[in-house]
Amino acid sequence: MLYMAEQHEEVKEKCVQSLSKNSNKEALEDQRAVDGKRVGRDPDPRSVSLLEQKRKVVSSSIDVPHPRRSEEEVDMDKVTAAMVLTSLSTSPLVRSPPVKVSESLSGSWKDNGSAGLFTPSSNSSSGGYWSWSAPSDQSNPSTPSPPLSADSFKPFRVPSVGGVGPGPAGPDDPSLDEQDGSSLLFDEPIPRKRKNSMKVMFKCLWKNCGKVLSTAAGIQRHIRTIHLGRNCDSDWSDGEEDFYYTEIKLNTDSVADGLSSLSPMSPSVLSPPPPSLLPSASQPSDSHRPPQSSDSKEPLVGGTTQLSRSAPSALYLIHTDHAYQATAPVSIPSSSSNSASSASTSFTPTNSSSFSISWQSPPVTFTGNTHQTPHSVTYKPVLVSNISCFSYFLSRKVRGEGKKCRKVYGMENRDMWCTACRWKKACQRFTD
DNA sequence: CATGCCGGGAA
DNA sequence: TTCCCGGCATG
Repeated sequence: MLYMAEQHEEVKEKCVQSLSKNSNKEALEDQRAVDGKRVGRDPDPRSVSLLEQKRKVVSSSIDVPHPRRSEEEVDMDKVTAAMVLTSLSTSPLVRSPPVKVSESLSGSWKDNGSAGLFTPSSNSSSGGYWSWSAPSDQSNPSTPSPPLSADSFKPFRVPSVGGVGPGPAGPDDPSLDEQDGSSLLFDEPIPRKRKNSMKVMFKCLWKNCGKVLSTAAGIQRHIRTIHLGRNCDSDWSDGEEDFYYTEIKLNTDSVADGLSSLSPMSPSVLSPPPPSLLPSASQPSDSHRPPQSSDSKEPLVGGTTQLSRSAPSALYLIHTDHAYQATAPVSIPSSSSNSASSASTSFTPTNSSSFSISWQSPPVTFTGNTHQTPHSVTYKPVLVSNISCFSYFLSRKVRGEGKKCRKVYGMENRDMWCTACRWKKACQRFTD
C-alpha cells in the first residue's frame, strides 16, 4: 500500500488513459492516443471527467440495430456463428484472447503462448507484453481451467491498457497484479498482436437497417429476402443485393477493448457480470454468436440474462458500450463472490440481483468517498473499469487528516518540521 | 486561502 | 543527495 502512494501518480495516469478508452470508438483511436501519450501524456486527472463524458457520447462506431428478425435470419445467424467460430479458432492469435473461444481451443492459444510470440520483455514489472498473453497468470498455461475466468478477462482488458503501472501489486491482490502488468505494456501496444484482428463483416445499408452479418452470402440473403422481398428460399441472386450492403472491417481489438474496459480485471473473479460481456469467454463454444447481432439491442438495455447470452461474443456489438455501462458495474470483479459461476452458462435473471450485489459490494469496500450510489451507474463503470483506478482512488492521498509539521509547529518554527515537511514532501513525522 | 505534497530543479 | 519551490489538489 505504501508504495502505492508513491506510485500513485502513475496510477493516476493509467486511470486516465484507461478511462479514455472505455469507449469502443476510442478503442480505435486508442493506439493513436497511446502513441501520443507516450510522448506527452496527459497527467491531469481532471481530464477524467471529460473523458468520461466523451465516452458516453461516443461509441457506436457500428450500429447493429435491427428491429426485426425472421426465423430465417436466425438460422442464417447460426450458420454465421459457426463460421465465426471457425474463423476464430483458426486465428487464435488474434481472437483467442477476446473471444477466448473455448477451452477446447485452449490448446491453440496455449500454443500461442508457448510459442513465445509475445514473450514478456525481461522488464520485470513493465513487461512490455500484453498481459493477456498471460504470461503472468497463464504462467501455467497448462491449466486453462483456472484461467477460464481470468483468461477471458484478460484478453479483454488488454486493449484497455493504457498506462504504465506500478508493477507491484499486493501479492494478495492478483487482480491488481494482473492489471498492472498489462498496463505496463504500453510499449507494445495492442497493435502488435492484433494486427490481424480485423474482422470483415457485412453491413446492410438498407435504410434503417443496420444488420451486420459475417458473410456476404448472409447479408445478401438478408437483403434479398427482407428488403428486396425476394423469395427467400431461392438462392438465386441477380447481384442486386450487392448494392445494398457494404463490407466493413471490424477491429476485434476495439471491441475487445470496449469489453475489456468493462471487464475489470480481477482475473480470478469474473463472476457474473462478465457474463454479460465476457460470457462468451466463459461460455465455450456454444455461445451463439449470430444471435447477438439481433439481440444486441435488448441486452443493451438490460436484461441481464439476455445480455449474458447475446453479448457473448458479439464482436461487433460495438455499441455494447451502453450495455456495459449498465452492466459493467456488475463486472466488478474484485469480489471473489461467485467467480466460479462464470464457467457455467447459467445466469438466470434471478441472479441478477446477486450480481448487483456482488459488484456493488466491492466498491463499497474500498470507496472511501466514492459514492456507490446505485443510481450513479455511470460512475461505477468508470471506477470499475480499471482496478488501477480503484487503487488510485484508494491510494490517493487525500490530504492527511492528521496535522502535519506545518500545522503543528507553524511556519515560524519551520526548523522544527521534519525534513519532508520542510521540503514540502509528504510528512514523515506525522504520517497518516 | 491554508495545507499537504508531487514533480522538478538547483546546488 | 540535500534542499527548495512551483503548482496542483483538497478542504
